Amino acid sequence: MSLQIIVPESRFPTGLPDFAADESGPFPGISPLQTYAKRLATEHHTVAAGAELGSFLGSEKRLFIVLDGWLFKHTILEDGRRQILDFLLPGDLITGLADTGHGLAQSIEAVTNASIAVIPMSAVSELSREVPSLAVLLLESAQDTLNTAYENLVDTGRRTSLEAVAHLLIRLEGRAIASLGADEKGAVPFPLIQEHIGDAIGLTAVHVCRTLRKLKTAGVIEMGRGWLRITDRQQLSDIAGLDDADTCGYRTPVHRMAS
Amino acid sequence: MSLQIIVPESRFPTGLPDFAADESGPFPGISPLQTYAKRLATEHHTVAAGAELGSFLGSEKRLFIVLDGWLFKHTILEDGRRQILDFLLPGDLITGLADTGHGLAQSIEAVTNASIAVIPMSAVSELSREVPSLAVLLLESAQDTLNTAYENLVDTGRRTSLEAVAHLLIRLEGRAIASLGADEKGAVPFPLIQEHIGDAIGLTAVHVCRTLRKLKTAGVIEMGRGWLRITDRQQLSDIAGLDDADTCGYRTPVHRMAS
DNA sequence: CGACTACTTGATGAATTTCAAGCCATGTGG
DNA sequence: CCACATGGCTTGAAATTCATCAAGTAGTCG
Repeated sequence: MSLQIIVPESRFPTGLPDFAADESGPFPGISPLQTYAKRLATEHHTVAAGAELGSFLGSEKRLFIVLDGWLFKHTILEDGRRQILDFLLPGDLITGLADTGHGLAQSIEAVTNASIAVIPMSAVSELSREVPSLAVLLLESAQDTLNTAYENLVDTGRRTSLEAVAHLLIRLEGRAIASLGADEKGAVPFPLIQEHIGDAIGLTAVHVCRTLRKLKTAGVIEMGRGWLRITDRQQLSDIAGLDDADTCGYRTPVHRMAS
Repeated sequence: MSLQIIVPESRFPTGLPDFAADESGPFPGISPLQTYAKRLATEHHTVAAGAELGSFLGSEKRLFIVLDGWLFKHTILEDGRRQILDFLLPGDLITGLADTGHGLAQSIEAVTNASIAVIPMSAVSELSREVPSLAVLLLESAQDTLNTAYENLVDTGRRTSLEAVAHLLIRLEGRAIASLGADEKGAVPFPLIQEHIGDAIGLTAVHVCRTLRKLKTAGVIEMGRGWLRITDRQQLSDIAGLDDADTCGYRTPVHRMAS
């Protein structure tokens, strides 16, 4: 996860069922970066679904913000095995990908058509004089990203496939709600396919299929092309092994906490 | 991983079980934080092997530096399953553990007897006026920590047990050399037991045992109580699936890159 | 319509866990 | 110094989870 900087009045990413969060969603907390994003951005890029964000990520002196669409950070091994490291939703920041000196250790691919804004680091440090809390926001964003990675690690290493899938769905749904909102029936946009889920928690698409089936036939979730609805949140939490107290999956975005 | 703040001149640490950084080692690359560490530190703590660093981690306004000993960050599920998220060696920073509001989501335990220095965040931000690059160093430290988490995730999710163990050993050995040095025979301090390795990459101790045995009988590594020696680095890299170019496991510490 | 992609399901096999027992080094108290 | 307890390592056998292979379905798009 990354800092929820922007909460765009974005409609559902291209191509997928309507789903609009079109009503200019009421977004309570606007972060500094959001406020200045348009002013700071030097470039905007659009990326087609399935395309890689290669070339212009290289330079380390930039900061990227997802404006629209879903993407994911991943590593691919030589024989094609893929590990998804994080998903990126509108409002998320993309920072410092590791550069091993001979190419990036990780890369980013778009799930749906997506658009991202590029902010030069110079503009950020300039702005941070004006808005001192900016550095703190960036650090907290990095912290959120790290915590998400840790959650993924626990899912992948020490949870059963059922627990892991349930936990991942809870977390992604929370982020989708926060970023894009839900429709009147409680469904959220969810453009991931089973292979994405598997690659995020170390399972094959086939096994994800069987696991999702259990959740569906248990009446815990409903999924369709491009959307997800959690019909029995309590049971899903139980399956995921979360404490009751643990709303989890969705920490209040930084910009809301601050205000 | 965390920022390698200290890069002690390598001597093999004192009698393995009890690692003491006794001689005021000459440290080739001195980072700002290291330079000021003693001045800034308000408290020092010692932790017995096996003990948790619970109580004084809670407050978020502190920064911790490992002075001596090995520790690890981990999450424990209700039924006792444990996932190790990162190992901490001398010189590593401990920053921002996630606080879910009802206790920490992660905690830290000492593998060996250990000592850590506590630096109040106020001192850090004060110092960062004096040493402007400090904030950058902290961010880069956070980046290293994230990259380590990602490596662990790939190992756990998408590598076979043999690949994962090999890769983890390469990375840990690199950090051990950087932090503690190797002895004349090329052995590095390695206090982890098989259960630690398993909990880091999602295997049982039994399976780690079998996997290590393959590496040992292949003549690739040697291990004893408290030490590790990589006898065939090339083959180990091959097994781990690393590119030749990829020295991996040990990125040049931040403070050396800068200068 | 045909090609394509994602999903689905069954059958089989491999990787890993679990359970169980024994081993070996270390440390401790009598 | 021995007897004994302990913790970590080792090994085997059985059970389980998950991957792989294969085939078929359904929806989408040109």
